[in-house]
Amino acid sequence: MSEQEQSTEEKILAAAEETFVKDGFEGARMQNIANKAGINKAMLHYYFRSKEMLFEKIFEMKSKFFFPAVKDMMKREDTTFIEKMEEFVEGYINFLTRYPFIPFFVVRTVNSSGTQGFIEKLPFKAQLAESVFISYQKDREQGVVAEIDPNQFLISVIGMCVFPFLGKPILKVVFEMEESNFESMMRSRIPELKLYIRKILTP
Amino acid sequence: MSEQEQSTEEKILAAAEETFVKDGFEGARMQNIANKAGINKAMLHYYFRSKEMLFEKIFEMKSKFFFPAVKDMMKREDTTFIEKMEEFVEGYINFLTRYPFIPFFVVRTVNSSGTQGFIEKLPFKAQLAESVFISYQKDREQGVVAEIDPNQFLISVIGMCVFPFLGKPILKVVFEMEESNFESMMRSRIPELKLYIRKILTP
DNA sequence: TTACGAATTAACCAAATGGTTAAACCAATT
DNA sequence: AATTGGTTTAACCATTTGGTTAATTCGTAA
Repeated sequence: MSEQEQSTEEKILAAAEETFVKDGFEGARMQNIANKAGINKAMLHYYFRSKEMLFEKIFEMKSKFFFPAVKDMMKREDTTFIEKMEEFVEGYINFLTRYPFIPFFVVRTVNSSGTQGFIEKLPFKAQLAESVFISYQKDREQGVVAEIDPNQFLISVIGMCVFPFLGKPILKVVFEMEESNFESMMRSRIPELKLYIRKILTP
Repeated sequence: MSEQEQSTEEKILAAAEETFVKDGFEGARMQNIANKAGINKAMLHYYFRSKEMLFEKIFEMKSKFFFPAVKDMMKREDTTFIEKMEEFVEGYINFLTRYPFIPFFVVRTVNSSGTQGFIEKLPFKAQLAESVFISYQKDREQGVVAEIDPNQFLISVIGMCVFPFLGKPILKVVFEMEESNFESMMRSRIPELKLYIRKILTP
């Protein structure tokens, strides 16, 4: 059985992830997590001292992926800035389609008043922005990319990718979509955003 | 005193708004709201039967403004689609700058598993999307606007405006910003987004 | 086999929370 | 002055929640 091959700690983490992602920190119930993991509630405190510490563990694991690791992509010499940003959009949307809960989980946590201090543990400080900036400057000097504000542009691209996942329940109502419609909409969103990027960045 | 001129109901609503917006439904405490309003906790249940009903009232008031009322703007005959979208960005960002908590409040509520049923009460069903679509089609027929997907474009523009407010705590860390820096960044974001819109939509 | 430490459980606890109730207050009406 | 009806309060209640504890099980090394 695949269930038995999981250690107790892994079972707890899996159950906690599911619960915290769905209900948030305040909404999550320790008993609920224990039930989902098929163990006694006391075990949660045995492996992780408190609800806070368990949550911290999950958040640390998940937040790593809110901003993807694009350092290597940005450093490549054989692609233009435009191509890099197109690649970024495709990779990011595909990733978020697989883990659609991460954006909301991260955004809720960093905005929540009850869970201060988590922001400091964000692992993407100065990773993404700087590599994008350098990559842009190189192309700009050669005049192969239009003059824009790279920081504003980066925020815009991320916003265009992430927002549909944050506003998904709203979009489903506004555009009268089922789950399958949303997925196909996100699929066709990739070439659409690539088009926008190319139009904005072409000199 | 301005405090005494407020009726008890107004005091409750003001305190509830502040608390719910900051802590969300599950995080908010009735006792906290009562203290903030300077009244007895039983009064909350006297004026609004339950926590759910009080929250519903606040959410209804706030969610109206998540998607701004742009119907009239979109129906104007003397502006092009490009100009309308530029005007939209300027108005929306200015609005969100004044009420920067609304996006997160709405997004958290519609995504929360504990507060189902509130989405149905969203007042913007088919208001925004349809008026934008019609406005685009008119210009498209005259060839004065590029061929894009108007729905995807609308989601993109909203995402570019809203995302900075949702990710504000993260952006402040990533770009090492203070509150004042964030504000000036949002100010300079308006012409930047207008530039993007013009580049995307110019045929 | 025994001993020992880690893993696991059932029962329990104190605090917090949303909600209720009965009594008191207060202004207007009779 | 007495009555009435809405408003306000203090005290109370049942339930839930995160967390603890003491006892038990289990694997393993001596």
